[in-house]
Amino acid sequence: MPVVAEILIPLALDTPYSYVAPAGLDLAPGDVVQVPLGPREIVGVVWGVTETAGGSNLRPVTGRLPFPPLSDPLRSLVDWIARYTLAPKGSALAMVLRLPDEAAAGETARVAVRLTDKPPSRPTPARTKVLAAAADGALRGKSALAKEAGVSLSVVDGLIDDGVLETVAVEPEPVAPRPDPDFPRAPLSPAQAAAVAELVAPFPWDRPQAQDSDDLRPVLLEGVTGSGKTEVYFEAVAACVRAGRQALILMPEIALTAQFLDRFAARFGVRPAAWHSGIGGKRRERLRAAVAEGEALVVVGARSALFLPFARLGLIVVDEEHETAYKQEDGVHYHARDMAVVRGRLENCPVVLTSATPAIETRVNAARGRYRHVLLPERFGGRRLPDIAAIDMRLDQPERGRFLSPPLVNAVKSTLERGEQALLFLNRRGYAPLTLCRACGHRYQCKNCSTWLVEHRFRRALVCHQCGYAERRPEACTECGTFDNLTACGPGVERIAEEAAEMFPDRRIVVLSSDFPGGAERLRQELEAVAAGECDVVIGTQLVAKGHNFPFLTLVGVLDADIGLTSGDPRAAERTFQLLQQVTGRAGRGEKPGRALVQTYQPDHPVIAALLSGDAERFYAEEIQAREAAGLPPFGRLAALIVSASEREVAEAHGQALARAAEPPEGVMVLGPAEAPLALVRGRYRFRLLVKTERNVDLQAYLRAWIARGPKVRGNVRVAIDVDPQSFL
DNA sequence: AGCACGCCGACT
DNA sequence: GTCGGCGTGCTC
Repeated sequence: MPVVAEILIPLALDTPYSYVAPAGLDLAPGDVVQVPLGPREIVGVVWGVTETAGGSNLRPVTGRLPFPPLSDPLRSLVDWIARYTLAPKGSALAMVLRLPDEAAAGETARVAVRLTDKPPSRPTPARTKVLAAAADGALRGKSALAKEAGVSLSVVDGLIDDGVLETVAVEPEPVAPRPDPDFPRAPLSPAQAAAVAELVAPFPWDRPQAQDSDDLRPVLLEGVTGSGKTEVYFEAVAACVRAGRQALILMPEIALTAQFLDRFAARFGVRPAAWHSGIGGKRRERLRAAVAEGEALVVVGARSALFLPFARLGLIVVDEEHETAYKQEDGVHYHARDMAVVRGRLENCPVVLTSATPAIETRVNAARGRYRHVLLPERFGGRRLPDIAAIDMRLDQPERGRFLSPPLVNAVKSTLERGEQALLFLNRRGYAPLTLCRACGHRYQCKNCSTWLVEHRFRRALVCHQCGYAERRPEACTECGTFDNLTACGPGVERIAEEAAEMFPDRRIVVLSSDFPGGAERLRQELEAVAAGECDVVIGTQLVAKGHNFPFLTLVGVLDADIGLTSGDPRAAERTFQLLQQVTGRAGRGEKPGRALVQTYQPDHPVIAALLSGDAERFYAEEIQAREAAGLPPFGRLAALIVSASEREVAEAHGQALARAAEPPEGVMVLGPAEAPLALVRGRYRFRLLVKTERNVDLQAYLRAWIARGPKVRGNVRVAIDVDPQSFL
């Protein structure tokens, strides 16, 4: 009887397609195959195999491809994610597969050279330098040799043509050197050692049949900034590697720094294999293969690393688990931290979530015993957390048109006089968040989105922070024509830099924000320079709150702690608390103790009060209570239907029609589209219809039914579903 | 995701 | 009269 294979194809298709297996080709679920689809050939994965009498009308599978088959847990993950996120199964598969993209691109043949016996036919000064550098006869890369000799590559090439140097093909640099779990390391503090013991003891790597055991619960490893969480989970990684299993460390892309890779190298002797959006081409494929063969023992990666085909996954660490960067907001909408927990369950391996400021839902999971909770309550090395004090802006007003209050200015002054570093934190890029005309009151607004345009004085432009739309800052008001009468309202980091330059002349001041001139690479260099102490006053947005460690920083001034508290986002309080706790925690991580001053108009606000008292417990308890009362996550559930189209009118019309079709049942509330501001995202207009449900409502089923009732979704209009992080286990 | 088919405006 | 723009639908 003919064998029919169900093949899942990595396109936006929800069901596998059926093909016949040609005689002599044994197919099993997970096999990577090539199949015809319409006029072309495409890669797919066998999702099921049946023997039937029929199937003669089906097209045959072209053949099996030489890739390791997708494991059972990985296929289950695809099914699970598709079901949970309501994405087509094929789209979920695409995240796992992303096969030979442009495998040939980025392929740089590595060629080493060494001296032959032949003298150069025409010696030149540049050639002599190269010969001197290569005199020891060792193998060197072409560009390394050129650099060492201080000449350009063409000189080396010329010597190769001349026969003075010979080329030797070298093995490409290994993608995944073996970390040594027993590499000599700095001793742990007693608190760290205790946390390691508590963390690792229940992990059942040597008891592979310990299924469903309590020991496989995810663990929340919570410790204040500077408590040394990283060293603690490194020990879990070491134990995992010793047990012969692979470990995955997930981090927000921004935190994946050279500083971190070096810290890993200090513990394990080599840098870990790193997986992020920047790694491409051949190297990407080699690393994927090394992971699939179980050779790459430790991978550190951004969220997409979660879909790598590990052969023997033994541990997943999610660093900074509260980070919003773990949430993917286009294509398949998912939260990598939660999918890590799911993958851990499917792979039967432990998952460690670490944070100094855990997300509420993670706290709740820990409090209810779904997750284990390991605490690291003190800073490492006897260092103290910074003292935090408020500056009540109603009492200590800055001068007119200024934003730094006198007590903060004085604190910065004395910090600088002691030769220490100060950070002024303001979570607002640009010069001023609003521009208006003094004559007619016109406010400059984005023509695509419902947001004000932000003035960027350095670029002489008004910019939308939603969609990136920018226009030249006009000389005369575009509404009433009055010349030179526009006024900047409120501060951004650029404006603070201007003020700081006046207050602290002769000091080295740097502004760090995601739109740093010169791009991400220059920004990275600048961050390292700050860490090395090559700057006195740092003015930064939230980007300085994470990632880099600044050992000379002893004072953090928070300029407008109240930003974000009024945003209407149900997570505003939580987000603000996390951000402020992280940024104030930057102070005093080096030799000298630190302190933080927080400018606020509402010192009694629960978030600010909790920050000042250091009583995170109380904040979480109150916030959890408030959410329970409001039926918000993690007690109810929150999701959004995201409607998008390339034309504004189309998106709006479709969204309205969908909103009318909502018919929410008991326990479900649909908000919007009035509450859902329109935004232009990557060339498409989109808005969100927020859905709030009570506990125990089957959100997925409701959303499916809603979409089915609504207007037919046609090509240009797309509906995506964004199910928020939940305590779903 | 591609690719074809079909319906509308603007060119030799 | 045809060329070609994109919106729409289909691929086992």
